[in-house]
Amino acid sequence: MTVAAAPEGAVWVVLGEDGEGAVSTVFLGSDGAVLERRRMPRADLPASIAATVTDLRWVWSDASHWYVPLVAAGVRVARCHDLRLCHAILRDSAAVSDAAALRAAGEWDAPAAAAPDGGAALFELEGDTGSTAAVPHGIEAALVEFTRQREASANGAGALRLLLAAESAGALIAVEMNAAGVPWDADVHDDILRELLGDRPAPGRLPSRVEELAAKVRAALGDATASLDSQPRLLRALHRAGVLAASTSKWELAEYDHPVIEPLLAYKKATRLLSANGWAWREEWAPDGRFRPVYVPGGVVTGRWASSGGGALQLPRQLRPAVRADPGWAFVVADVAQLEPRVLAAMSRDTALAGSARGTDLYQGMVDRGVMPTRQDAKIAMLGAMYGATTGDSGRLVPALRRAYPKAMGLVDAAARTGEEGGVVSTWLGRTSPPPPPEWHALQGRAGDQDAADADRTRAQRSARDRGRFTRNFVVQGTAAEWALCWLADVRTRLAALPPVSPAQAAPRSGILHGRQAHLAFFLHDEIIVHTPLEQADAAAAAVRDAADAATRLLFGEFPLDFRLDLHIREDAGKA
DNA sequence: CGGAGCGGCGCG
DNA sequence: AAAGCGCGCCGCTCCG
Repeated sequence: MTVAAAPEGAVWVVLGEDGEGAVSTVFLGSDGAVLERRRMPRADLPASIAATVTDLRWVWSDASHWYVPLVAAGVRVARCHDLRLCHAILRDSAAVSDAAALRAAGEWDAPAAAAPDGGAALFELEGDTGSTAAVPHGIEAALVEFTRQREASANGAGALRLLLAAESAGALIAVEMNAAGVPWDADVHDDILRELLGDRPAPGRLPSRVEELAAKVRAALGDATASLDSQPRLLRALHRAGVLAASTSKWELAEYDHPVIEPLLAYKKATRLLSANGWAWREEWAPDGRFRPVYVPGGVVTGRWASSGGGALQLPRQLRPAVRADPGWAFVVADVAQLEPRVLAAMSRDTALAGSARGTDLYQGMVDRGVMPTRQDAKIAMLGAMYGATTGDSGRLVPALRRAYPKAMGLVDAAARTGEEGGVVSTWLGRTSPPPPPEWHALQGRAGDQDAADADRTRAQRSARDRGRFTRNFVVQGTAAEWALCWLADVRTRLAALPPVSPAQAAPRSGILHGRQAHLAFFLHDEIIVHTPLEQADAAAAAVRDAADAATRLLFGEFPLDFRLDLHIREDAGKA
């Protein structure tokens, strides 16, 4: 197939379905004017995209719909504008002066599409097999929505456009990481399971060590038939044995001194591992030496990613050693030290807090400056300040923080006040919290009546405080997510610029797109894992560090603060 | 029988 | 010691 170059001056190229088995690409200039329109059979799309100039930004309805089959076909795009994700941001953003047209376009409010099924079905079959996304995929709908979004974001701050770009880059990365997968060593996983659970049992049976623990628990309870998996029945059995706990949670049970406690806690830990990340989990989620979680960019209100299936965001640290690089490959494992407090320092321009953080562990910096007696106190206090703690150790420590860092604390306190009053708050780049539902306002209204019942007043107050803690945390968690997205996007770009290694050094299970090059393999809020050929490990590590600095400058300019990374080049992802 | 609700626990 | 934010998933119980 011959492919014409992109037209002169093209900046955007909108992609959409255009009739039976066909797609169209519409090239737009920077002013949004249509420069050229091309229609082609759907099957020609991967080759066409692979041949098109790389600095264009692809505009499409939904990355799960368009990009999954492209990646499966070995095609990467450098940049995109994901209409579904950007719609969700623009619709609610306080930085958009008139979102009426966007709010009226409810067909773009669909949630994330179904899990990518990994197949290339889109280009082989008619119809939309794997996806339940309700957003429109047609070319005309895309053009109309893109125009709406350009108009909505045209007059706003550059920050908002940066957010749209970062969110869209995340959509690409989520698809690519699912395709590449996390290298997963079944033998190491088995060793861990056998150590903690015993040998793998026959179907329907419990592993030997779990059976032994259950027997010990029943013996200690003096009840040979006690049910251990039903909270109400277990609680009654505990009461009969003299353990008068109010719940069966482990931190409450740990309070009691009774022979049943130790085996019971071990039993709970073992059955948790078995059901969450046991042999059945591996057969479903890492059957071929790769763990392929489904990431859901923008899946959390704050802008954090969520995940769907496989529990990607809950992988227990216990199992980290099973994350093992391929032979001849290594990991760059990096996490940001105290991401959220640093973000708070930067966005509040609190030079005192930034000073405590610069060049050091932030919590230790607080101790060194006499703000907190111990590192642990500093951590508890800072988390309490960002989460809205009012009681306990954390609540007691917060006032000292207010004295030492009035600007930083002023920012989160103001966000909390806004939330308590029913208002919305925004992140640094302009993602805005969802407003409280109508019932919330109704409750507050009732409580304000002259003859309101005490119970209503109490409920309304509690509900207002809940709202305040949510908005307090939203600004920090959401801005941290923005920093992380910018970091991630820049890491991706830098890694893509590394030369491919020889076919003999390839990691075939990482896919055609990633198997010969350092690539992102995992992302979890403030941590990334890059899977890299050994010979590129130093370059990949430099990319990760440089991208962190670039993200900091991109968001916060020359504000004097560094975002420190704990970074290691290793063969597994276990604790350093 | 399936789905909602919930306790519990894993992650940041 | 287990409150104060955001999640997903498991097993059990309850309900229609």
